[in-house]
Parts: sequence; structure tokens; C-alpha cells
Amino acid sequence: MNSKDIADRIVEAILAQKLMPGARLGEQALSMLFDCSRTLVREALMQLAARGIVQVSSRRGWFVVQPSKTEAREAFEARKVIETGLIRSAGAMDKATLKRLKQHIQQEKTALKQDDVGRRSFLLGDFHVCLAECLGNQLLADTLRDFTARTTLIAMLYQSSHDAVKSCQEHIEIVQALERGDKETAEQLMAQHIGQVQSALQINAAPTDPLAELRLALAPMSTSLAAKKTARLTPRPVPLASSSMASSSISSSDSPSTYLGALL
Amino acid sequence: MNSKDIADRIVEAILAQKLMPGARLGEQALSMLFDCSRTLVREALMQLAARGIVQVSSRRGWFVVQPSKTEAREAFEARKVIETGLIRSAGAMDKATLKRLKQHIQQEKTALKQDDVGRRSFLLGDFHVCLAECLGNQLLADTLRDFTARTTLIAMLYQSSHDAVKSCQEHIEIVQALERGDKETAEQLMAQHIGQVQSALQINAAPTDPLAELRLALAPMSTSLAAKKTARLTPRPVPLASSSMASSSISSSDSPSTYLGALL
DNA sequence: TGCGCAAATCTTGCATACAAGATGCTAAAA
DNA sequence: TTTTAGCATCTTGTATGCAAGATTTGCGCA
Repeated sequence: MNSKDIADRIVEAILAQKLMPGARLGEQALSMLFDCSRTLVREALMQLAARGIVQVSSRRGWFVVQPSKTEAREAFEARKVIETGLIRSAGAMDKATLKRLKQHIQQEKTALKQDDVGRRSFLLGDFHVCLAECLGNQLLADTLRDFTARTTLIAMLYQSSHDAVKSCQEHIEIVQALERGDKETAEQLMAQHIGQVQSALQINAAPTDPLAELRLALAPMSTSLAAKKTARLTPRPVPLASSSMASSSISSSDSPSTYLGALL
Repeated sequence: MNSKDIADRIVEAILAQKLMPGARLGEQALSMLFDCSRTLVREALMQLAARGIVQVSSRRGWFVVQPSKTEAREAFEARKVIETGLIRSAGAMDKATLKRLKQHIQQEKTALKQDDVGRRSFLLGDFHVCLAECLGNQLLADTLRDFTARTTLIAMLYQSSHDAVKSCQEHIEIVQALERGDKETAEQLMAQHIGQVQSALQINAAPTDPLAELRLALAPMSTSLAAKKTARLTPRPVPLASSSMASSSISSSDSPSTYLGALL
């Protein structure tokens, strides 16, 4: 179990939506989880930080990134540029490659049928990485994996109302166009597809309020008797919200076993 | 001096062609150079490894990457895809942005005039990063910086016969097209420009012989008196050349101060 | 002279120890 | 009751030590 494996597992967990944006990644917790020293965990986290997946707040902790609206726009634009450009510049696809893509879509369908949310989310993102590999560019495929992880986080953060079945259907149509050799249509479909995912975001809503759950849970009931206690919690959002880090109250209140489950 | 700074300095040195592909980056040497512990150096190197700039060979050392021919193709294709796509998807540029680009070109010209090879090389690559920033995508700009470092290494490795003056001229034409709002031409010029750089490679020639410098330095002079000593060195290339890593004899024979100069 | 083996050296791999800042809690005082 | 000062705890930041593999060097031998 080296640092590369740890990093891979974290990225996988993000792609499977098992790690929320803002989730805490404590060095000690991870070192116990992977049964190694903090050194290896730190190396993994440094690598992920260099790839824009996690960030560290000095002596406070490591967190999964929470992309801003600007970063969200950039990430989707980047994916559009790369994926459409890759289709445009690619040559004809051979049979084996097409088979691989079709198999991937089969896996997506299976995950959809079985309602396996984690695997479904992973595969829907991985399709794009797979496509880049099929189009013959490992460098861009790797880059795209990171960008896809980013957009996955964005979708979680901005409460995407995105439909998985529709997404899979769009993948099918893209592959069909490629099979016909109709690159122009494929490119256009891809742009639309990414646009769909992007516009499913509720980008105007503030990034998922880490206090949303609390607010909802603690909203005064008609038969309010806890008025005083909620009053004590309400003032606190101010310093938290102004903090750029906004360490989600979800993660800080959860026990380590929560993300232990996400990674194992 | 944290790990981020160290990583930045190494990338800068590569962009300025002061670190050759295959150059050794010893942890101890760097830690002495930056006056810190090996820990920080290691963190920096791990980050660079995650970005595909350096690689580690287990218990042998850290080295600047030596892209293969396939990786070279992928890197140029990736840059074409990103840079042309970015131009295509961009909106109109405002005056301040155009001014920034023109200033950059001025700097390029100055470096050319002063024959400052390091700064010249850095600026010619940085133009593309700057353009990406001007087109409003920091994420792709950062990605492009890494890819540009890669193509710079490729150019060094495959003995590019690339002309800096011509390159600068092409930058000028691209900015002119952008100023006219003629994105189509700009896109086309960019594709050609990157193609120029790529085709200046002598890709068929084997990656630059790591012994070339030694051979040259130790070639017998006309007034040869060291005939016996050079004879002793000639047989050794065989086992070295067969080694895939080919830890460049340059670095192993040079004192630390050599790449000390490159980084300071 | 050429070859093979073993010791010495060099370099990374990993863990641990301790420093230092951030946070939260408690208790005392206004 | 509210505020604030100080203490306890938690978490990362950095250095160092030792283990282990790779490479080189040197020596003995044919």
C-alpha cells in the first residue's frame, strides 16, 4: 500500500460520490485506515493537492476541495474543450475500440438497473476517461479523470438535479455517432451532453450550505419548546460562512467510520 | 521556502531549459540547495511526479522525465486540442487583456534581442499559459503550464531545430488575429504554430545520447597526449546505452553546483 | 589482462518524535 | 448571564533516524 494507491482510492471515492466536497481527510484517520504511517498519507495528499483534488488548511486539516462558481465554470469549459477537441482531432476508430466503449456502456446500464449509486456515478464519469483513452491520448485521459472528479464534486456541491439514465442514453448516442464515423455529430452531442450536466446544477443557489441540514433539522416546530437552544446555534454560521474553508459541519460531526466506509 | 516553492523553481528551470530531461534531482542535493530537510524536497518531488514532470526510480533517484515518442505525440496533441479549443470557445477580448498579451510579446522580443536563452525559452512557453489565462480559464492555464514544460523537455530530448525568432513572430500574428476578432484565423494559426514546433523535432533520431557531451568533452585533441585515457572510456557506453533509464552521465559526473546554478 | 564476487557507498522508503499553531472547553470575573 | 482568559487537546509542519535496495568500487583469482 503506497501513496499512489491511497491517492487512487480517494479519487475513486470522489468519483463514486462517496466523499463529499469539504469532507475532512485527517492524516491520522487515513493512516489508521490504510495501516501505514502518516508519511505515506501525507505524500498521497500532497499529490492530490497538486492535482487540485484536495487542499490543506494550515494546521487545521486536509479537505476535499469545494470548487467556487468560477472554478465550476472553468472545469466544465475545460472538459468541453478537451473532449470535443479530442473527438475532432481523432482518426477513425477500429472495431476493438468500439467494442470497448460498448462494453463500458453495458456496465453503465447494469449499474443503473441495479441502482448501485456509487458504481453508477463512477462509471458515468469514467466513460469520458475511457473515451479519451480510446481516442489515443493517455495524457488527456489522465487529465480528464481529475477534471471529472472535479465536476463530480461540483455536482455534489451545487445539488445537481442530473438524471443518470439520460446521461447514459447520451453516451450511447455519442458512441453511435462515432461508430458511423460521424465525428461532427459526435462532437456536437458531447458538447450538449456536458452542457446538460452543467445546466443541471443549481449554480445560482449558494454552494450547498453546510448548515442546510442543521437548519432543516433544527427549524422550530409549530409546538416550539426548543426556541432557546436553536437561538444559540443560529449566530454561529456567521464566522463559519465567512471562512473560505467552511469545514462542513457534516464531516466534523461524523465519526471517522463514515469516510472509512467511503474508502474501503 | 516550502515544498510549493521548490516545485515551482524546478518547473521554472525546466521551462528555461536549465534542467535537461533525465537530469538527476537528488533529495540530499536539493535539500542542501534549498536549505531544508529532505522531507520538504520529497514533498515537492511527489507533487511534480503527480504532474508528470519528474519520476522516481526506486532507490535509484529522482529524474526529470524523458518523454517517449508516444508521450511526445500526446503532449503536442493535447496542447493543440486545448489551445485551439480555448480560442474557439472564448468570447471577445477586452482592451486590457490585449495589452497584457502585447506586453508579453514585448518581453519576448527583449529576451530575443539580449540573447538571453533561459528567459527566451521561458517566455516563449509562458506565452501560451498567459493566453489561456487571458481567455479566462485558470484551470486550463495551469494544465498548459505542465504540458508546456513537457514539450520543452521533448524539444530538448529530440534536438529540436526550432527557431525562436520565428516562434515569436507567430505569437505576434496570433495576437493580431485575436485583436481583429478573427478567432477562426487565430485558431488556425495556433494549430500551425504548435505543429511547427512539433515538426522541428528530430523525432526519428534516437533520444539525445546522454553520452554525447562526454564524448565531445573527451574527444582527443589534435595535440593528443591523453590517448590512453580516452581509450579506456570508449567501451563503457555499451552497457549504459542499453539501460532504459540511462541516468545521464552528465548529471552523475557533474558536481551538485551544476544544477544548483540551474535552480538559483 | 579480464572476470567475478564482496564490501563499501549512495540513495530512496518509511516511521517516529517533537514543534507549533488552531480550536474548543472550562472556569473565573464583571 | 455574558464575556474573556487560560488551559487542554487536536492537527499539521518539519526534521531526523534507521532500514533496505541499487550501484559502484576494489580486490583476488584465473
